[in-house]
Amino acid sequence: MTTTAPRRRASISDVARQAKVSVGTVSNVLNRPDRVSPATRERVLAAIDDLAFVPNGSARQLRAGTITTAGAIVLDVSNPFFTDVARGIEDRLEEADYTLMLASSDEKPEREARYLRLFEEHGVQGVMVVPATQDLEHLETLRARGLRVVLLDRPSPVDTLSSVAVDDRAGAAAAARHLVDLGHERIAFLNGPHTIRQCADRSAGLHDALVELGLDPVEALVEITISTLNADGGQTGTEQVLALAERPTATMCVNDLTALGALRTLRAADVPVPSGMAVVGYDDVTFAGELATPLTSVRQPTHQLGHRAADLLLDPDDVVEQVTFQPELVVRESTTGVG
Amino acid sequence: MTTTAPRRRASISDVARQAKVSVGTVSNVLNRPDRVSPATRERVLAAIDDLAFVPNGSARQLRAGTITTAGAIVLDVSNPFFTDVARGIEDRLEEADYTLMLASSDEKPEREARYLRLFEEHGVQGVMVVPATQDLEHLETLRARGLRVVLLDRPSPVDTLSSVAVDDRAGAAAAARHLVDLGHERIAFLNGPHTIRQCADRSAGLHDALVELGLDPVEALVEITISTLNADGGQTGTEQVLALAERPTATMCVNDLTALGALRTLRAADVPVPSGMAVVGYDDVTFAGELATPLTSVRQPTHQLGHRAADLLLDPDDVVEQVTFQPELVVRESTTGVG
DNA sequence: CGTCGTCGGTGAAACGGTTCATAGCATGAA
DNA sequence: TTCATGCTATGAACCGTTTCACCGACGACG
Repeated sequence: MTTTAPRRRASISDVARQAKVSVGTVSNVLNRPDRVSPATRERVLAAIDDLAFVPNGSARQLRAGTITTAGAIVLDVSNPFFTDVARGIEDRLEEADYTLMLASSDEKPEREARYLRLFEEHGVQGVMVVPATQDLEHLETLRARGLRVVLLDRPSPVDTLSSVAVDDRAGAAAAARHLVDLGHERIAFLNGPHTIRQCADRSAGLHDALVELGLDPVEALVEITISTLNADGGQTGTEQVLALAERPTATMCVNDLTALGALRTLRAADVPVPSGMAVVGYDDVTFAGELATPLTSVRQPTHQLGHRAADLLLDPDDVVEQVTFQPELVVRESTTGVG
Repeated sequence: MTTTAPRRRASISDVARQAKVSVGTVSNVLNRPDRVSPATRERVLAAIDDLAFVPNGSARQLRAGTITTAGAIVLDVSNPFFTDVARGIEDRLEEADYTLMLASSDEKPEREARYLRLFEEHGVQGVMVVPATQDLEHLETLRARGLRVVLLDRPSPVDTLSSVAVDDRAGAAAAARHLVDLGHERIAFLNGPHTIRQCADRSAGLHDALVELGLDPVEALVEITISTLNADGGQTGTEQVLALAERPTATMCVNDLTALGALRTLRAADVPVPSGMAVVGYDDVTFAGELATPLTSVRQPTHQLGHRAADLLLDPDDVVEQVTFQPELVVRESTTGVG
C-alpha cells in the first residue's frame, strides 16, 4: 500500500497542513484533546493516521525539558544478581510510566563514564549505578549539576548521594552464627580481594560474629583469597582448604558460584557434605536450592533493592536517603544434611 | 562548595559568551576541533570546563537527525539466555561507538509496543526484538517506516525483516542422536506448549532424528507437556515419567532449569543418573557443567547471536538477511556417566 | 443593544544545538 | 601596491515540538 521507500518522517506541520489546522492545534490534539472540538479532533487524528505520524521525541524533550526515562548502570548484565535488581527497578519505574535505559559498565570506569555522559546528554531524570570504582567524585559532580543519583548495592560514604544497599556484615555474621551453632569451630572463608567493598564487609561480618560468640578469629577463621569469584575460584580455594594441616569443618563462600566450585571439588575428593565439610554460599541464586546438595546461602532482596532505588529516584521531593536492607540466611542441606 | 540547587544547565551560548566567541565556534570546538585555532580552542575548552557544560543530546539529535543508539527488547532480562544475547549486542555496538537501550517486554505485547514506540520517538537507528507475539505485522509497519528491525531468536517468516536465530530442530536432533547412539530406545521429552515456537521446533527436531535413525517416534518418544519451563516443571514432569508403565531410559528437557528439576527428582527417587536415567538439557547455562552431575546440554551461541544481530542493524547497506546459527551438543556426565 | 466570558483556534517565540554562506584578515605572489 | 588565497570566526537559518498571548465568534445578560 504505502511506499516502502524510507521517506522523511512526517512532522507535526505535515499533519497540520493535511488536516487544515495550525500546528498548535495538532499539538493540542496530542496533549490536551479536551481543548479541541470533536470535529477538528477527528480530522487531525485521521491525518495522523494517514501520514503514520510519530512525534519526534527529541523535539518534544528539547522544548519540554523533561523526560520520563531513567538510566541504570550495573557491572555486568549477564550476572543474575544484577539482572534481578534491574528487574526490580523496571517494575517500579513502570508504575510511574517511566522507562529504563540499562547498560553495563563491565567494571570498567571508562565505560561507566561513557554511559553516564550519554544519559546526562539525553536528559534522563536520574541514574542508578553500581560504581565500578571506589572513587565517587564524578557522581557527586553529577549530583551537584542537578541529576539524581542513586548508588546501587553500595552504601553511600557521603550524605549528598542516595544509596540502596544490603548489609553485608550482617549477612556474613548470620552465616557464621549458623555454622557456630552447628558446632563448627574452624571455618574457611573463600573470599575475594578486600578492594571489593562487598568482600571486605563480609570478612568483617564474619570476624564480628566469631568474636561475639567468644571465639578467637585468628584460630577459628582461615580466609583464603581467590582471584576469580566464580566456580573456578571455588575449586582452587577448596583445594587449598583441603591441603591445610588442621582442616576446617566448614567453608563459607563469597558467592554461590564459588560455592558451586567448592561442592564439586569436595565431591571429587570424596568429602561428604555437610558431615565432612559444611558449605555456605552467598546470593541465593535461583539454582542454589536445586543442586544435588541444596546450598545454604544468604539471600539478598535483589528485587526490592531495585524497587527501592527507583523509588528514591522518582521521589517528588528529591530526598537523599541511605537505605540498607537486611539479608536473610536460607538454610539447606549443605549445612544441615538431609533433613 | 557549589550550590546544590539544580540551576539551569549551561548551554552552548553560555559557553560562547564566556569565551567571547560565537556559538558556531563552540560547536566547531566540539565537533571539528581542527577547524579552530589552538588559542581559541583553549579558551573555549576552559569555558566549557568552567561552566561544566554538557551538550544537550536532544537538541543535537533534533538538528543532526541521526543518533548512535539502538534498542533491544527481550522477553525477560532476568533470563540468562537473553542477557547473554544482550551482552553480545552490547559488545558489537560498542565497536561502532553505539549504545544500547535494553528493555524487557515480559512477554506482554502491550509492553513491547510501548517500548517500540519509545524507541521510535527517540529516533533510534533500529531495534532488535524477541517478539512477544506470533503476529509480526507491527514490526513490518515499523520497517516500512524506515526503522531497522532485526528479529532475535526467531527466524523471519517474511523477507522484509532481518532475523538471527538458532536452528532448534538441529539442536534437538543432535541430542536425540546422542541418546540413541548410547543405546536409548525410549526417550521422554519434557517440553512446553507448541504455541511457543522453540518448543514446537525442538519437538520436530526430535521426531526427525528418530525417524532418520529408523525408530518409530510413536514408540520411542513420550512427550510430556509442562506448563512452567523451570525446575518445578521439570519436577512434576519427571514424576510423570517415573510413573509410566514402560519407563523411558532417557529424559530430554526443553531447557536447563527443567533439567535441574528432573535431576533433583531422580535423585530423590534414588534413580541413578545416567545409568537409571540419562538426562539432557538445553541452553548450556553457566552452571550446567557445575552440577553434582554435570549436565549434557545443547549450547546455543548466545553471544554470537547478539553480535550478529547488532551487525545487521549497523550494516551500512541496510541489507535484509535471515541468519541461522547451529547449536552444539556439549556432552557431560548426565548421559555418559563418570568418565 | 453594548458588554462580557467562553470556546476553539491561530501563529510566533523558544528550546539548544548544527551547518553553511559569508566576511575579516594575514600572507604571499604578481 | 594589488589581488588571489587560505584560514578563522561569525551569525542566521533550521530541526520539530510546546506554550502562550491573542483573536474572532457566539451566547448570555443587564
